[in-house]
Amino acid sequence: MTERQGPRTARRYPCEKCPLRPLPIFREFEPQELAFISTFKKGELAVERGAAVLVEGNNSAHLYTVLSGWGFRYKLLEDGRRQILNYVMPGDLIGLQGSVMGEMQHSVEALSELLLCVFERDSLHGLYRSHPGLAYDITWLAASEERMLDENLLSLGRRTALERAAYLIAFIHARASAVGLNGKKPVQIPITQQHVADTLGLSLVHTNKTLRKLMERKLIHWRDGGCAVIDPDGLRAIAGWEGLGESRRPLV
Amino acid sequence: MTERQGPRTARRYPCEKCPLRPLPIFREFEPQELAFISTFKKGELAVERGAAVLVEGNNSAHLYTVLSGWGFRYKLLEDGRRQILNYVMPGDLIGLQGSVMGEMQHSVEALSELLLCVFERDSLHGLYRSHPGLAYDITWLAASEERMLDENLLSLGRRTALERAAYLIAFIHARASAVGLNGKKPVQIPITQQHVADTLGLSLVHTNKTLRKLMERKLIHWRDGGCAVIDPDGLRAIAGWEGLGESRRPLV
DNA sequence: CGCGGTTTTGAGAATCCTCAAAACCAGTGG
DNA sequence: CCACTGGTTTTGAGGATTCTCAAAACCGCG
Repeated sequence: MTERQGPRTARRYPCEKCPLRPLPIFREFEPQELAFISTFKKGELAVERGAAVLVEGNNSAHLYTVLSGWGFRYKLLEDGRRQILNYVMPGDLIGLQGSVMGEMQHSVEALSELLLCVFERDSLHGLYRSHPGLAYDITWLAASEERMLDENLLSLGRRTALERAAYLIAFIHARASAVGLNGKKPVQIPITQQHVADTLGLSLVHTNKTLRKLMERKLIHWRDGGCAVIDPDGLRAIAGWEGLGESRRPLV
Repeated sequence: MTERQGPRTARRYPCEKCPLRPLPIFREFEPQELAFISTFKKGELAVERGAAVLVEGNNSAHLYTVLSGWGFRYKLLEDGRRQILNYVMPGDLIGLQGSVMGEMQHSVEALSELLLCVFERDSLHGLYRSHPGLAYDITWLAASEERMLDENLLSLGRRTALERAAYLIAFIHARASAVGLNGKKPVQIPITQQHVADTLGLSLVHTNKTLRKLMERKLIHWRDGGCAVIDPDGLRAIAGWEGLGESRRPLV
């Protein structure tokens, strides 16, 4: 039950040269906010694929913003049943729950090599005191996570297996596209069918049969140990999902 | 699709005489914070049982803290399938998502007569500027809602029907007890089995059969159009749930 | 007494699960 | 180059869970 504290890499990305911030999805920052964030950031952390970033039960001294890579948040039942709660990708703030409320009540694992900006939990109060705009941004991010969970809950509770799978993949695809994870090529989502099963609340076998239907309808591909989306509109239609709004979001 | 704007009742509970704040579950406030909250509060709103407090798709100008009564948050699919996301009870802040991010993406309905403190969305920025401690509290509340949703998601995805039902009732019971909704008597939860079904993601029929098992084991009663908890420990044991932590929480 | 909302029961059907094994595939070491 | 390994995907089959449809029972209220 010990939190991973991998190599704190050199600071390859000073905030002024943040590769994420120029993306159109992120709201613009005051120079002065940027300067503060730069002092708020304590370093960078690289986490390799499969490793734990945060562990349930721990009292992490840090919170992180994802610079690059993929991960997921999950919870376990005592007998090992796993539920994936959400996926994390560039721009996401992770560990806020633990920072604000104390002990972590979920874990986070890397799906690919993950590069993180490291912040200190104790600095959070200072941020709230000196930069109300950033404090508001953090609340925005928390509310945004809440929205995603609401939609996920709707999915698990009331959508059929096929709708659920379509929703999940369309959702991940939309989020990934919004932060430019595609480059030019179609987004390749680095997950196994076991991950999908643990997200949808289905068994691995039934998940496979469900994904197979999506493949037969030429909505997705499964290849190179991951999922490639062919027809996002088709997926959304099956799920009855509107898609993400196109509002801009903060980046802390 | 119009948001309910019922009678704005006289201010029966000035913040200085808030019936909630003295409860041990809530953290103490600086007198100066209390004074601010008192100006932040714009009035009170009474909503009768069954009425809508907030409606998905609306752009509400207000957010609320529950003074007394019960309600629930939910989302609908186009064809009418309903998923209840969480229940709201005294001390809960509702409408934050909409206030921070824009349009509401879920609805809130009253389960009993509901008395609300009314705040204005536009005042929120001012609060963040002048009272970082309160801003932090609001983030705390958002993180807390996120936690509850995480646990709910785990339940829907990975618990059996019986475990899910036990978890739900134990969870509601724990929250209600924490804010003194019991008085001396056992808590009476004012929900129908249809609400339970829409929370657990089950059909009404199967929900009935599942609840029946909990009744046979003498863990709960169903009476007077609601659920009475007999054996909270027994419910927690079935669900494999630790219970709420006993940390204090903010009240805005 | 009649009404609408809620709870209960029964029964057959659809969905989803578990168990089990095969196929596939990338990486590793001989 | 090939055999071996572990992880992942695929397929089949029987069984458990959960669903829908339908109707009855119950209950507070006008």
